[in-house]
Amino acid sequence: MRTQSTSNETIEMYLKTIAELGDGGAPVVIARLAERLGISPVSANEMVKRLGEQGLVAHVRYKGVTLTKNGRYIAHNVIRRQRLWERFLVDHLKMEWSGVYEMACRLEHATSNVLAEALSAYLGHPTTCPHGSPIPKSDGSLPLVSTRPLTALRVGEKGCIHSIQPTTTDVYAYLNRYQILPDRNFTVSEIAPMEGPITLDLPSGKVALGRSMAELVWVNV
Amino acid sequence: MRTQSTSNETIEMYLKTIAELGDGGAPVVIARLAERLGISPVSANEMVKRLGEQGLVAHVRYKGVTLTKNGRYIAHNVIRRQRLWERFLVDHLKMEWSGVYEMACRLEHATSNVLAEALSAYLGHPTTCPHGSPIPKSDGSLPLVSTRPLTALRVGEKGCIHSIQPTTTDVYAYLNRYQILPDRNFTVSEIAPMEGPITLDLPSGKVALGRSMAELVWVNV
DNA sequence: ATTCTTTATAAGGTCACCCTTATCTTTTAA
DNA sequence: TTAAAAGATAAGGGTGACCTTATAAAGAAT
Ligand SMILES: [Mn+2]
Ligand SMILES: [Mn+2]
Ligand SMILES: [Mn+2]
Ligand SMILES: [Mn+2]
Repeated sequence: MRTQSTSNETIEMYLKTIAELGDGGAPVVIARLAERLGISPVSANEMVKRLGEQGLVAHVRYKGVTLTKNGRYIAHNVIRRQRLWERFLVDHLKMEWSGVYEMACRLEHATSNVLAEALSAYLGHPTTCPHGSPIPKSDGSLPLVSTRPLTALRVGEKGCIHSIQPTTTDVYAYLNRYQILPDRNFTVSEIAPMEGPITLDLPSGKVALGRSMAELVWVNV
Repeated sequence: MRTQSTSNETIEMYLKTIAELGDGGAPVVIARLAERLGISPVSANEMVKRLGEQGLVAHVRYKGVTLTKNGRYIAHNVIRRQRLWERFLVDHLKMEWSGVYEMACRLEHATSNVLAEALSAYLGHPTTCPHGSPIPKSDGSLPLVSTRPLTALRVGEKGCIHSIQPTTTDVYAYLNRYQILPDRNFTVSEIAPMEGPITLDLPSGKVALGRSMAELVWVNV
């Protein structure tokens, strides 16, 4: 009989992903979760059931999965570790901004509490990750930022990029290439009809973003 | 049908352990391997078979397992990553010397080549870990150090501690408490009969070590 | 040479986590 | 209001990595 505990990494990735997709506690439909994790909806469904039995999530049919208090605590700790590592990788190791999410996504599961705290201290207790997102505190609290996706703006509005939501390395690389980065100011210069691209006026020039990519860019007006 | 590849962590730990136990390429009997990994010999046997099919190890009945060229390359890279992380944890994060082996043993599997090289550069390309062992180069080469276990010395001999072989946190903590650390000079002041303890004369005082612990302490005379 | 010990392996399981296909159930949009 | 789309789940599988309990084979010690 197998005596080892169930894989931490799997559980942590499910919880973190639920937290990321249901920002602020909105229910996440299993299909979205499966999509993001790159597994079949059936498998995700099974796993959600297991997580439910462990008291980490609650699932309401056709509404979605939400984190329990306990589940959210774990999720936020994972996010904390990831974002601390991202800071280290970017600030100290000078690694590619576009690649650190994935790298930190591996390190986050191999990081104990003691290590996370030492790392945080080493970094000077940073409050945001290189993508602009807040770093949860060690008690699991995460400040709710009031910011909107780029898709919510109208032509002519000026704003400042707050953060880039979690995505894949190639998307990060694209955004980086066109300097769509936290703290950059911009003006919305055009919004094409038929769900067409949104054109931004940045110091570095004009850039057109498709709607789904624009959804990842959170801004302050 | 499951499409994912077999867990990297498991493979890496098997290969690393074989490298550690069969220092310099000596065959490692499956029972020893199982013991160190904390699993049953039967399970280790099955896994060795799988590793053999993947061309990473060769097993000769009743003689032991050896790493293939490919297997050794992976093992040395894992060891490299672990020892680099150990340096970071001790030198930068100021973590407990006795605990870093275990911490780094988790990080080592979550570390890509790119990350390892960046880390090495950040640390100034160190050549030894905090336990005194050499750090393999990125090409997988590992200098064969000519040093002996403490158990090979005779009463009255003077020496210098070269390194502490991989062991558990509690053993590291014990050695640390009595200042049995790399680069410390000592004299063998007594060797009790009947496989009894070996007493060392250190700057910090006299310490008695059991034979199995003394086996872990490698020294230069 | 025989016995004891060590090592290896065959046989039969368990469990987590993934898969596909088929069948509901609910929501949504025409 | 009804059909289509989206979401959930039942049924049946697979694999890796572990387990225990035998049994076989080799090496060591008497
Ligand atoms: Mn991750
Ligand atoms: Mn980030
Ligand atoms: Mn390890
Ligand atoms: Mn070390």
